[in-house]
Parts: sequence; structure tokens; C-alpha cells
Amino acid sequence: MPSRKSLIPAGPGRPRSQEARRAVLDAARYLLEKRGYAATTIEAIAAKSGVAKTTIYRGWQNRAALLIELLVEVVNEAAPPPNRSPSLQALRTELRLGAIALGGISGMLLNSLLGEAQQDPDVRTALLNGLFYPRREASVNAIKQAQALGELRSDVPPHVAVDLLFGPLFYRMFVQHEPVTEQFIRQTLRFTLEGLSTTA
Amino acid sequence: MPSRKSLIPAGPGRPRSQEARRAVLDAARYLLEKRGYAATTIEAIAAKSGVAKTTIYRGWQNRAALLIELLVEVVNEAAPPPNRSPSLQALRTELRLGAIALGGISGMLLNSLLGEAQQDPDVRTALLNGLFYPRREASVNAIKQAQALGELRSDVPPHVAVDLLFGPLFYRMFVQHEPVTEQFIRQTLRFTLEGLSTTA
Amino acid sequence: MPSRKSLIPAGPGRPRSQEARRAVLDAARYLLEKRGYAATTIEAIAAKSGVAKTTIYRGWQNRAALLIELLVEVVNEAAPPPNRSPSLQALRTELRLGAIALGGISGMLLNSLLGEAQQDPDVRTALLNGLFYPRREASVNAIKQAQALGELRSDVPPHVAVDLLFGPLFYRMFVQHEPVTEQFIRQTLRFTLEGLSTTA
Amino acid sequence: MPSRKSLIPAGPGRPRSQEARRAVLDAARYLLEKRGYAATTIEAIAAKSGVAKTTIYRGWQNRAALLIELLVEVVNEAAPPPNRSPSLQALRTELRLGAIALGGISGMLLNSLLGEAQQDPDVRTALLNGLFYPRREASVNAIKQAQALGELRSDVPPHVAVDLLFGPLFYRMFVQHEPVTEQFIRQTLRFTLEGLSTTA
DNA sequence: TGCTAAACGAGACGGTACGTCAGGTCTTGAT
DNA sequence: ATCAAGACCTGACGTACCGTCTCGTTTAGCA
Repeated sequence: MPSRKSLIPAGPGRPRSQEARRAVLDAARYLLEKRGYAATTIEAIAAKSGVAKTTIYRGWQNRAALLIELLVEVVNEAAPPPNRSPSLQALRTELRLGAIALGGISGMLLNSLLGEAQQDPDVRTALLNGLFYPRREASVNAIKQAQALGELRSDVPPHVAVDLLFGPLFYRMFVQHEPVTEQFIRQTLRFTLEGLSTTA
Repeated sequence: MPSRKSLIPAGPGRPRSQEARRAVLDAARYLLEKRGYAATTIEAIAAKSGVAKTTIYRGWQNRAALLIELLVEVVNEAAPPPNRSPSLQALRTELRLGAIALGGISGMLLNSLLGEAQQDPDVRTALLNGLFYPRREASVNAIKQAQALGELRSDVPPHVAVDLLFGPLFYRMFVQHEPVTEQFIRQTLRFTLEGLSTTA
Repeated sequence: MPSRKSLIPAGPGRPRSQEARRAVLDAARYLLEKRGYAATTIEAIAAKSGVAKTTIYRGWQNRAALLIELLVEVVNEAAPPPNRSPSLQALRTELRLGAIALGGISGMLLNSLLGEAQQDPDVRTALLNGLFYPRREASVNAIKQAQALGELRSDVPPHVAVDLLFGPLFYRMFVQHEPVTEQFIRQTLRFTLEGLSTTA
Repeated sequence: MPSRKSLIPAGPGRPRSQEARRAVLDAARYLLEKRGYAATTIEAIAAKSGVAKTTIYRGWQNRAALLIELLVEVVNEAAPPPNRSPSLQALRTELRLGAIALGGISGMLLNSLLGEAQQDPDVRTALLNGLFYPRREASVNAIKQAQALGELRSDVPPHVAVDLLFGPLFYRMFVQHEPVTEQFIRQTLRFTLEGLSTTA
């Protein structure tokens, strides 16, 4: 058995149950996959996981907080956060991984949460801090390095370049007017990067 | 007094009240602006508008249908559907108008509805048919014409080109990691079009 | 089918369902008998009766209000309110009927409700107005008449006389230190009335 | 510092805290007075007294047990159990004392506990054994003695006589249809005893 | 002009889920 | 061994909206 998180001073009282925490997240994941976002209620999660509603509310402020944590977990599983080799090639990889990572329930989950984020600034902040900013940081660095190496034109602000690259992917994800195919990813990369490259 | 829609045979019984319809949409709009998406419930709309819930449900299948109609109305008000001069310049205009049109409540409303669309295919279909496809059609035509005139390279599928242009805008709209500024629109246009143009 | 209570002006909107009302009271009665006061929760009543919780709360402010109505109903069933022949004999009858009426679930129910009345003045008021005062009134009148006829001494305030007669019965009911037997009722009547009568 | 109960061999481990016990009862009393029966929850008592819920449950089986102990304590404080001079005069005193003792929170507490007793036989038993039977015993003895001395007629079973005397008092206490005044106590005594006495 | 049919307002209905509260139990570390 | 602290499961609370239903009341066009 893994010893208690001794990093946290472990105040008085019975410690939070890690088993319960896991059971909740697993149940939420199961429900999302099998029955969709709307059916993934706190009530249903409690019933499925065997963890009491009160315990869930002790661990997360609301449904959104729980699902954001789950989303981050699922996404990081599918596409580990990129922390090395900030090259142009890394951008290709990140874009591809992103497309894959957001393919399953996580895409649906992200979309739904962005809907909630519209009404609740806390949700938005949590999504940005938990998911977008960390990954964006890496991509921005890759852009900067490519600019330093002369691979990309320097008159494009890195943040804008990132949006030009990732925007089309997320656009199709959100609106779903057309499917996100492997070919579409290739085309996005090619046509956008050619435009941004100094060889233009 | 506005004459009845006499194109429809007008069967027996009392005709639908156009005043009620307007009152409902106006109340929904008011509530969206003042109290947000979540508070814009059918119940609240009924109370605010003085129109009975039953009557609302006679006119729209559910809350989403009502709000989609409202969204289309508001967007078309702010940015009338582009039906002439399918040129490269039209694309610039459309992109700018889109940014403006989605600036107020309509952006929030669209985001929230896309969240619902995730769970309800009907909502998605209605959004696509009512909002996206018509405007997309115009943009695609503009791209095609520009390709025919040699202004844009021909090896880019028009649908993809549209996504490359509009993706970054919607991306920022949805995620709101950074604001959609006038400058950002300009940069998107410039860097994307330069890349897609034959002058590259 | 009994036509609508046309005594009440029947305002706008769908009228309250009398079937639902009956089903709720019947379910409450059943639960009280079979599973006791504590188990007779709104939730259980809703489940048993098939009437939605919200509908129950629309009809009664809380559990106590519902149970008071049931209590009054049950008691009036077992011992119809005495409205004639205000004689000494009527007192005997009323005392006997009271003992019988409070024998079944109504005794338990009354006790429990008096407990709640302790904490909630509204409950107390409802109990007094719905159950105690009307019947007390009749008994007081009987006493007065008997005093006028010279059957009872006149220096006893009627309200006090009523309490002397009914107190012992309720005392045993509430505390249950000893059972309320037919003999006890007889003894109460005899020894108390002998003391109160002018023949003393 | 109050020395530990050193009569008990003081086995291993930390001795049970008498301070905790007192703190619990005092907190319960305070809460009853200030915020009523419903608000006197175990949770609130624990918070107010600084004693852990676990410890409370070690000392009492449940909330009712705790409150019964408190009730007995409070009542015995206000009206010490009558253990001498079993005379007719003692009955007068006991009745008066009872009225006084049940005047404050103890009346409310007793009523509420009798409500609970309805659903829980243990509560009833505890109340009878802890409060009613001991005092009743004394009153019954007083009656018997008075009968032996010829002060009271002998054809009245002593238990019944006690109920005739105390019933009216408790009746008004429970139902609270009218206040328990000093005059009412006098009247009860006078009219009941006159009836029961051989001088009738 | 009166009949008929549908729309209207009002609001009750059966549901689902919410977030909270207290009950009584269990698990820590500290005394 | 007992304590304070506090997490745990359980069950009920009362509320908010959902979308449907029944009323009695307009409001037209047709007869």
C-alpha cells in the first residue's frame, strides 16, 4: 500500500480516502462514456461509485470541478504534456496528439465544459490553468525557438502563431461541421506553416 | 395592423399570436443579457414575457430551439448574411463582421449552445443549418472564385481554407485564453492569406 | 363523479387533483400504521402514493401540516365532533369516544405532533384550532348547562372542570405509564364528577 | 484541577474525562435554552462543548439518552425527589413543585422527549424509570397513608388518584391550550381532593 | 350572428437533480 | 486506552426547472 502523502502535514482527523477519490473519477469516466455528459450527474456518480454524495461534495466544489480534473487526467494520459525538444517537429507532434487526445470522450467533455465556462468564470479559469496554458506555453516556446533558428518569420507574435496552428483543429472539434481527419491535420500544418515560414 | 401570413391557408381556430412570439424572444434576449444563459429558463422567460409556458412550448420544441432562433436573429442583425461580391475582400469583411457579431451575448449564447449540441444532435444540426452552413457556403464560394482568379493557390480544398481562416477566430472565442482584438483579426487575415496565396 | 367544488370560485389554472390529495393522505395513514411516525417521511409518502414530492409540498407546507390534517380526519372519523345534547351524559360519551379515538394510530400521531408543536408554534396552533378547541367548546357548553341545571357546582370555572375531566385521560395517553382501560375512564368520570357535583 | 476518580484502579490508557461529560451536558442545556430542541443536535453539542462526537457517543447511546439524563438532572435540581413525610400536604407540594419544575426548558424538553418516546420504546422506558416512576411512587405512598388515616376515601385505587391529581397539570403542560397558573394548581387540588376526600 | 376549433393565460402535475444537514460509524495522530 | 478531529455512508430535506396536462377564456373564420 502506498504510504500517505507525507508532503502534506496530515492534520488531525481521519484523512481523505484516496480510494473514494479514485472510485469517483472512475465512475464519472464510465458514465461519460456510456451515457453522456448530461447523465453524468453527481447523483449518478455517487450511485455508481458507491461513494456518498456528501463525500463527493467534500472533495470537489461542484460537478464542473470534478469533470475538469477528470478531463485533465484523461488528456494527460492520452497526450503527455510536452516538456522537451521545443522544435518545429514538436509542434507537429503536439497538434497530432491533440487531435487524438480530444478524439474520445475528452473532446465531448471539453466542449461541454467550455459551455459551462461561459456562465461560470471559475470553470473557465480552471480549464485554462489546468489544460490550456501549460500546453500553450510549450508551443509558444517551440515557436520562439523556431524563430530564433530562422525557421519561422519573426514578425509573427508567437501567441498568434499558436492560434493559427491550433485554431482550425479546435474549430472543427467544437462546431463539428466536418470531421477532424488525419489529412486535415496535415493540411493545417502544411498550409499554415508554409505561410509562416521564411521560405515564403 | 400587419396582415396575417395569408400564404398559409389559415385553418380554423385562433391563429398563433405574433405578439407572443416576439415577447418571448425579447424576454429571452433580455434575460440572456442581464442574467446569463443559466438563468434564461423557460420558466423565467414565461414570467418575464407574460406568455404562458404552454404557448412557448407550442412554438418551440425546447429551450435550445428557442435560443437557436434567437441566436440566428441576433447574429443576422449584427452581420447580415453575405450574399454578394464573393471576392477575397468579402472574406475579410465576413471575418471582421463575425468577430463583431459574436462579441456580445451571441458569443456567449453560441458557446453555450455548442455545449448543449455536444449532448443533443438536434441542437447541433439546428446550429449548423441555421448559422454555420449558410455563411460557410458564401465563404467557400469566395475562396473558389479567388482560386479561379489565381489569387489563391488551387491545391487547397476550399473547405479547409475556410477553416484555416475562421478557426483561429472561433478558437479564441470559445476558449477565451486571449481576447479577440481587431489586431488579431488583421494578423489572422494577413498571415493566413499570405500563406495561402500564390505569391507565397 | 362528484362535480367540482363550485363553492370555491375555481380560479385560473389547472385545479388541484383531489385524487392526488387522497392518495397522499391514504399513503401517510398506511405508513403510520405499518412503519411508524419516523418512517412516515415526505419521501416515503411520495413513493408509496405515487404522488410527486413537489405536489405534496404544493398542498401542505410541511410534514406536520399533512399529518395534522390526517389526524383530524382520523379522529373525526372515529369520534364525530359532538354538536348536540350538551348534557352531562354527553360528557361521558365524549370522554369514552376520546379514549377510543385516540387508541390507534391517532394517539401515537397526536403525541408525536405535540412533540413537534413544542418546537413549532404553527404546529401547536394548528392542533389547537383543528382538534382541541372545537371539541373543548362542546364540553365547556355541557358543563355550563349542567351548572345551570344545578347538576354541577357553580364555583368551578367550566374550563377548569373540563381539564379535570379530560386531564387524567390524556395524561395516561401521553406518558403511558399505565394503560387507558375502560375501567379507568369510568373511575375518572365517577370520582371527578362526584367531587364536582352539588351532592358532594 | 479536579483529581481523577482514584477509587478506580486507573488501568492503562487515558482515563475517561468527567470534564467532557459535564461540558456535554452544559452545552446541551445551553443550546436547549437558547436555540430550542431541534437545534440541540449532537453536532451542535460537540461544537459548543469542544467534546468530539465520538466521545459523546461513548457516553450516551444516542441523543435521546443524553437529553433524558439532562432532563432528570434539571428536574431534580428544580424539584428534589420527595422522599419523606408522605402526607396529603406532600402531595400539594409535589404538585406545585412539578408545575414549577416543568416550567422552563424542562417542560419543553419533556414534551419533545415524550414525542420521541412514541417511536422508541427505549426512550419511553428511560423516561418512566428515570423520572415518572420514582416520583409516582412517593405520591402513591402519600395517597395510601392518607387513606389509612381516613383523610381520603378508600375505594379509589391510589394509582388512579394520582392520575386524577396530576393529569390536569400535565394535560395543560402538553397541549398548552391554556397556561398553567398558580390558581389552576390550587383549583385542581381543591376540587379534586374535595371529591376524593371522605368529607365529600 | 352564432358555432366551432384552436390558441391563449394560468397553474397543477410527475419527474430528476440539486446542494445541505444531521445521524451514527470509523480512522487517524496525540496524550 | 481515550481523546479531538474530521472523513465516511446514509437518508431525508426542501427547491428549481423540466416538459406535460388540464382548466376556463379569447379570438378568429365559416355557416
